[in-house]
Amino acid sequence: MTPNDLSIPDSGATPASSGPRPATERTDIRTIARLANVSIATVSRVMNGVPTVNAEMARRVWEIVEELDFVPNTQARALVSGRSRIFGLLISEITNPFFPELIQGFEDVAIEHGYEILVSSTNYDPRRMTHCIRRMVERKVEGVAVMTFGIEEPLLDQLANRQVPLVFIDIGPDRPDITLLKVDYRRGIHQAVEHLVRLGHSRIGFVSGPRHVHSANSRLNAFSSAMALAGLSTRPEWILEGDHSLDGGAAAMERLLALPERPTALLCSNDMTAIGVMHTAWRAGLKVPQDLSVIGFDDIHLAAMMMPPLTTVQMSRYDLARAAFQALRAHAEEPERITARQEIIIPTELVLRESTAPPAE
Amino acid sequence: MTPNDLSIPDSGATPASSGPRPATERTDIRTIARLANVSIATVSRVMNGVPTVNAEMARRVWEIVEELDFVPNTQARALVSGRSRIFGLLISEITNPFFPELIQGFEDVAIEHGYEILVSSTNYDPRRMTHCIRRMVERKVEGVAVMTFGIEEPLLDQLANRQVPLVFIDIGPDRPDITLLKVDYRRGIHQAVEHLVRLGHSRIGFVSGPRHVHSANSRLNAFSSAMALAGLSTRPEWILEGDHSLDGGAAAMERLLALPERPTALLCSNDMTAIGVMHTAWRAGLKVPQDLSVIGFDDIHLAAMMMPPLTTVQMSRYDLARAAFQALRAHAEEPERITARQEIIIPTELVLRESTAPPAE
DNA sequence: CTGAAAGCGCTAACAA
DNA sequence: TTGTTAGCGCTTTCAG
Repeated sequence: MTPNDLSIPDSGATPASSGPRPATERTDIRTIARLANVSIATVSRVMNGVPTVNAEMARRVWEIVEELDFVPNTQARALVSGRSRIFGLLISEITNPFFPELIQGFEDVAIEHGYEILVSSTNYDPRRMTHCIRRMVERKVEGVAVMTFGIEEPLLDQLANRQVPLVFIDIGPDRPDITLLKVDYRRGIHQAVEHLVRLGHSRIGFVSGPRHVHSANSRLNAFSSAMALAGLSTRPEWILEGDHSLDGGAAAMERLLALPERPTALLCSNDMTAIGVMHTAWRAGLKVPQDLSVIGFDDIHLAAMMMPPLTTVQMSRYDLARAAFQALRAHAEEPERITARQEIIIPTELVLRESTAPPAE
Repeated sequence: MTPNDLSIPDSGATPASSGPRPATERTDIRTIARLANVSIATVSRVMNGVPTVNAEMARRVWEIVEELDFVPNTQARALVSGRSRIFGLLISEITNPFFPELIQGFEDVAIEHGYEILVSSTNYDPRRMTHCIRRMVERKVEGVAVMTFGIEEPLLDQLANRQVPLVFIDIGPDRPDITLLKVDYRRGIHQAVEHLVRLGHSRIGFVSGPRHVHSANSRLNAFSSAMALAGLSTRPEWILEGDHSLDGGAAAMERLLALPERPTALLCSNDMTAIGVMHTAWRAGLKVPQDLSVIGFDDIHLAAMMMPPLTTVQMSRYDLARAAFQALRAHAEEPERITARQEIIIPTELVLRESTAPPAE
């Protein structure tokens, strides 16, 4: 019974053990407890860094843990504690480079704080969305960042009804347990239009994202208002619907080429669209920026590597991810402090590169 | 006690229920059982589709489940069944477009078969790798697809020691519970070199991936052998080390520009590298393909949208993902059938676009 | 075919 | 400060 009685630690209780060291067998907290001669509660305390544990005991526990390379079972932990330490991240489609950069940021902060993330892409498919939400509920996520550009409202009720804290981008329901990340589209897009105007452009077009998607409309609205502010009129046939993808941008440019009169400059709802546009322009023998100025949105890493490098409106994925995570964490860890819907402004800023120039004539 | 005695289902046992319908309260399998007048075992059976359940009972259970919008707790399920139904997917970095396309494929198949996936990017950082592996072990993944280009062997032992089935790309240890996805680099790269030779090139360079990375070397080796086969010699100074990123490609081209003599064509270890190369070439006023032919590897979606569209060696992410998943599933679901290490060949194929042309002079 | 009961591995009271 | 004990929500024997 003395603590130094290490010679025969497994006397009595051990059921006819066959080999010398169980090693890769089922190693649980109980095994550790037995080998370290402490109770399972102590093992649990040690592993969770509870400070009130005798140092010598802790040392002994850690020793065994290392030796057996013991890793606690997260599922059991989550089950009993009621805390999964998982946040969901709902995105539109992982193949749009904007999202990986966002995921990366979100994951970095999450790891830093000991959280896990569960990423789900909706692919704009309602069935898939349902599935995503369900997975999140099943795994008992403690919060979800809805970074998708557009989602069916009723689905989110599934989460909201279960008291899951939510973070939205741009717009979202007015409830106390949600946080809104308001991207200041206006600022960046105003700068973009202004830059174009200063270069001498007045015939400016816009390639939007999918129309039924909120965030796409926010960008389009910001464009319209910027144009109005500059005293310029927008031509309906120069407002094209894209879908935030390369192909969408390419297709939009195709339609533009078919028009009798074309704009001299084009703002795009995101960088992928802009790249698609530039590609089709190149195909048609149009030089960017001499024959057509192009401005993107997002400033994905690739933008700077285009030929020519793309002038674009920067929106920091890192800031966005960080803000989303912090908001969720606040909700998960001190819900009592949050009583009303929060809003966080995410700035945007034009970054000048080489895809813009004065108009031709 | 009769089954039709539905009038007073909660007589006796119910502890002074306060409201009319609990709804968003803690809804578990027990609640459903009580409301449907069956045992929890039956609820479990119904939800798991066990066929030997009385149809009427099943109907009643489903009704309540729908009404309360009940979702079972995955953690509890996994804990007791010992099966997490999660596969890990270990990748290098999510910001390289190759990986999102791979993730997408893997996720699609996984969803189709009712599996969950846990994606982790190592970012080439050893500490991060350790963390990734640990997360996988903690969550009790049933298999891991190691799609990263290079990883510390000892880390994988962590998984292997715990009997976690593994799928590797290119090379991996010779154990019965692993599957190797052998990419046939030779074929595609031979085709690429041959294509270049036919165009009249003999001065061909190569931009590799990070040297310490296996898969990068496989590609380089395939290049060397293809050159030898074509009767061409490789010049050491034309073999440049990149890092599979845009910046790595750009930097490599920078170094090439500083050389007194330059190759007339360049093969790149992946498409991102090729884009970086094209960018720097463009910067330097070199025209692709007139002044320099460039060939990539992977055939990411973006490749076709470059200016000019990139000739590249296609390797199907979809096939790769699908093969990886199927291999893992086979190991997880019928381990007895697999007795030896498996190998699966993934084909590659040159796809001709517009970044190659006969050499200038 | 159905239900009762025994845990899965862990944490969190509560006692000692 | 440490150990004992009661579950977390579910699956799965094992009787009936």
